[in-house]
Amino acid sequence: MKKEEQLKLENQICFPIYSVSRLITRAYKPHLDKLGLTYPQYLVLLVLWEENGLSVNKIGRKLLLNTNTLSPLIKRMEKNELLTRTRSKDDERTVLVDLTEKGINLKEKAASIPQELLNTLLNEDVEPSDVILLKKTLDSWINILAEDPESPADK
Amino acid sequence: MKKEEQLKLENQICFPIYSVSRLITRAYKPHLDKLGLTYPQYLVLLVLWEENGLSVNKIGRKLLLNTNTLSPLIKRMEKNELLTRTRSKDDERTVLVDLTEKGINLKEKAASIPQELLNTLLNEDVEPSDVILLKKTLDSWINILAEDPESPADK
DNA sequence: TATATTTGCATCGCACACGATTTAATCGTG
DNA sequence: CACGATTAAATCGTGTGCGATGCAAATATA
Repeated sequence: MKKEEQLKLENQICFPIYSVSRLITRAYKPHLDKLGLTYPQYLVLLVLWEENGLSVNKIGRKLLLNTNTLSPLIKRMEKNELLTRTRSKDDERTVLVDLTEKGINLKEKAASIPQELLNTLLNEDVEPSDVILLKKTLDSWINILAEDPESPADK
Repeated sequence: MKKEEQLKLENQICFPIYSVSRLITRAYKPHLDKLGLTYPQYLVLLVLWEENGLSVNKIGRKLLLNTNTLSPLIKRMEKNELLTRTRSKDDERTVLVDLTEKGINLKEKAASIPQELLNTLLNEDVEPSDVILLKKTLDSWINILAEDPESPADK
């Protein structure tokens, strides 16, 4: 590609990823609003619905988010009575996060949300195979980009 | 897919997009720090390097960002002397954004940044065809998700 | 066992995103 | 021309993201 072309917006790979990410959050919003959730809060619930009682650290490792993002976010969720925060008896540094009845019950109401987005796409002639391939590609990029920057021999 | 499976984090398409978007921003950061730019500011420059003197509105339409995000962002860039803001004489409501010498000159220094990310991926055996396909898919999703929600006959 | 290091979480400051609202300029219609 | 509707920016409030820093508990090491 010519040097002049490289900086055109339409030739950037970063921009469509950034935009689609925001557009998906936007598409989810009306559904999440009904449940009183934000998108990152919904992600925390996804994690806890799979395995309840995780530490802040473990939630962060699954979502690739640090505690400086998660701590206040989880506190807001506690205020909304979606979960409880308890210091672990084994290790006083660790905060264990447990869903409340209310948090558990949201699962049923949230179940249809991912399908809604998928339907929007499929209705516009997006091929299911495209979705699968996209996810596969992105997952491999996560593995590359989320690598612990300490581990490789960085000169 | 079984209902139980649908809400597993690993089966979400939204999560990898959200994560990769953040990881790319993170990967760009050290390069952009050298230029004193944030990632959204870099996007504004990409637009203006292609066509200088656009209105806030037009920049927003290209980046899919509203003025409530762009106005303060552009003001910060003005403070950093990357651009100037002038009310249009034709239409006093419109603010025209023009790059300064400093803003124009950053283009050369920024030219290598997208290639850096690409190289990181290619070094990890990502196929160039995957990148192209990914972009193509995401672009089509943008067209679907960014549609003006007023235009369709929404009952 | 005393001390240095590491770890888990929290706090602070800054910069987005974005819904909702405000203000001022322009446009459309009669 | 009058005046309501529309449009372009800006402002406000809330909620992320994240680098930097702080702090206390746990662990490693002398």
